[in-house]
Amino acid sequence: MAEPKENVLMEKIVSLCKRRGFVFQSSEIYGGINGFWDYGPLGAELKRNVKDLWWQSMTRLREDVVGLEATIVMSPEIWRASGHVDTFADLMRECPLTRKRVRTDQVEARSGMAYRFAGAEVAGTDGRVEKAFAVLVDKGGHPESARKKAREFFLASLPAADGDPARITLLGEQTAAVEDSIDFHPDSSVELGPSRPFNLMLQTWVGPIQSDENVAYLRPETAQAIFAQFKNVLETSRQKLPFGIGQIGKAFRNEVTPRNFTFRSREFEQMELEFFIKPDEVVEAISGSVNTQPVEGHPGEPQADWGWQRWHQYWVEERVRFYEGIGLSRSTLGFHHQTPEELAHYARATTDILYKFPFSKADASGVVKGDELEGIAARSDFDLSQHERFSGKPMGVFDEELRTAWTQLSPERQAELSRRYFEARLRYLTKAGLPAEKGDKEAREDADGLAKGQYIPHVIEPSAGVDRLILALVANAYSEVTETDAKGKSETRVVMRFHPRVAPIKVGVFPLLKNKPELVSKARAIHQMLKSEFNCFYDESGAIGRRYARQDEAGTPFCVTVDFDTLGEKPELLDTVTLRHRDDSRQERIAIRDLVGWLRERVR
RNA sequence: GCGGGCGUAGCUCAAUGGUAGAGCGCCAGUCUUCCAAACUGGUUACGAGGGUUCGAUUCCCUUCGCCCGCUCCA
Repeated sequence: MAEPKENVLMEKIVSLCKRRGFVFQSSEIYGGINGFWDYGPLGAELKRNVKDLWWQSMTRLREDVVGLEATIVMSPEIWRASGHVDTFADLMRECPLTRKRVRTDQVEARSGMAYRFAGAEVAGTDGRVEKAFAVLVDKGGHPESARKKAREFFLASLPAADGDPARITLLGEQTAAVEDSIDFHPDSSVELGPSRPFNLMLQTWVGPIQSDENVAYLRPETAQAIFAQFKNVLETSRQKLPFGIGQIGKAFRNEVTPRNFTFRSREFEQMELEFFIKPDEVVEAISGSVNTQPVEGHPGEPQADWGWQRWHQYWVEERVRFYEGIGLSRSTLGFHHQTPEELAHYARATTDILYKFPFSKADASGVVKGDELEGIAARSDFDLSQHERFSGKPMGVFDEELRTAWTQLSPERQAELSRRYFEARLRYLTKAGLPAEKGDKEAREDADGLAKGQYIPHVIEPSAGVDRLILALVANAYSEVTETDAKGKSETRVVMRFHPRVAPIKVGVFPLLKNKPELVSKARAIHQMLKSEFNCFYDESGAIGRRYARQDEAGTPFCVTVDFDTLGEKPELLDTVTLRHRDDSRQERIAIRDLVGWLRERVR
């Protein structure tokens, strides 16, 4: 089994993170707090580099994406519109048998005969369990159906039964008539467990009074703020569809089980893009057709005739390029295309980009796919539509191109596109729970809007976890080198092979010897010169080899050493330094005046 | 949330119902002309709380944290 080994690797990584100051446990001196982690000096640099690179490549280098920085606490209405409140902030009760949950206030009252059991045993063995379990049997129902469920329930806690319900003897059976009880699961009829709040959102109160009216939530994702501010950004940024809004920020989830170091934390950071596109009907009206030709890999520069599928693929490939650009090669990544059952009801497609972490498990066929770094979801117009309904504010856009194009279409084409748009809107409105008549009317209005150049944008959402990415980069960089020295003493040391772009320290600067003032002052001058542009580390303590080794462990890709040749011992080498490479210990000679340019090329 | 394992220095690991030790690291110094050299000195720990006891790091209870499995995962 490879599992223990992988565990050891993970433990080494956690240990290194602490030892070198990448990641500390939050509140460690008070015993820590589950699911929260701090970044130490090296981790903070690493994380900053990653976020800056994302921001750079997603917003500044593009003309079609702008940024946003919204608050963590927002109107609770946002979370009602997004569905987070309904799904996660209610009192829920769980069926102990099927583990299915129902909202406490939504259990239908039922009547019938309750069959109660005090426990069960496996005759002839010491297998015995005492646990209350009850099932409701409707009038006319067979008692044996209750006993069957009870055996099934106790089976899990009775290994002695060897998986065979027939070997289980039920204990302490009692029956009682029940009237209008809300204690039984509507599907399984099993008596529900205690009512508990299942809050995946962290809560707080806004204002000094801790009342229900003042409850607010720490955002469980950064995305909703983008939707909520969509119109403001549209109106102020001089962008036109298709365009995107990017945001980096903290999010909070009260995870049931934080696990795997920083992978699943309760406070974490996201890098999210909401890229708004025209609905396929609009693309077709403007371009004449929607390009749905499947292509391998990156589909190239965006085109006017791209529908949501192309855009989705485009963003998946853009994101893979990003990961490749910071040292995560395609072979370290995995992909998961969510199945129709996994997809949220409003999503059309979601592709997860995975990284093969040391703790990643093999699936049933023995393949390690990895764990999620990022999900790229095609979310239709669900989010903007929700906010339009909940806020009462229009979320649609006006598209000059569409209005002009529409007049050029034949009446048949107009009718066809209008009908398809109507049907899509109606599907959404029906799912949203609008009465048939009202839904039909609104969908009709939406479809009529096309002729006026109006519609609600669809969205592609690449949503990445910063902390997960940091962990992936750390795991990916981790390597051990075992060397045997001249005396035959072998030693294993750690080399963090970060891509220079993300490395916390870009360059170490050393005088060869510290008791030679000329070397020291020259090295300090070089450090001074470099530090305004690169994160540098000056070190003069101990032997030179030790300093190299320390930088290897911090993942510093390059080190510069000032020696006697720098000072002109060999005249032709005056003002040159040794440049040492982390990954292969290679050394080369480079002129001090070329240093900045040389580094810039490799570190940017 | 349930079950199992684990918590001694920054790290890896000892020992003990009665003063907690080593190696490595780290810091300072001497020395050192390129890969954790040597020497000298220094640094730091029984996760927390309670109980039993003359005395608890050791025994007991509780709690917190970490790891593993199950569960959960918008």
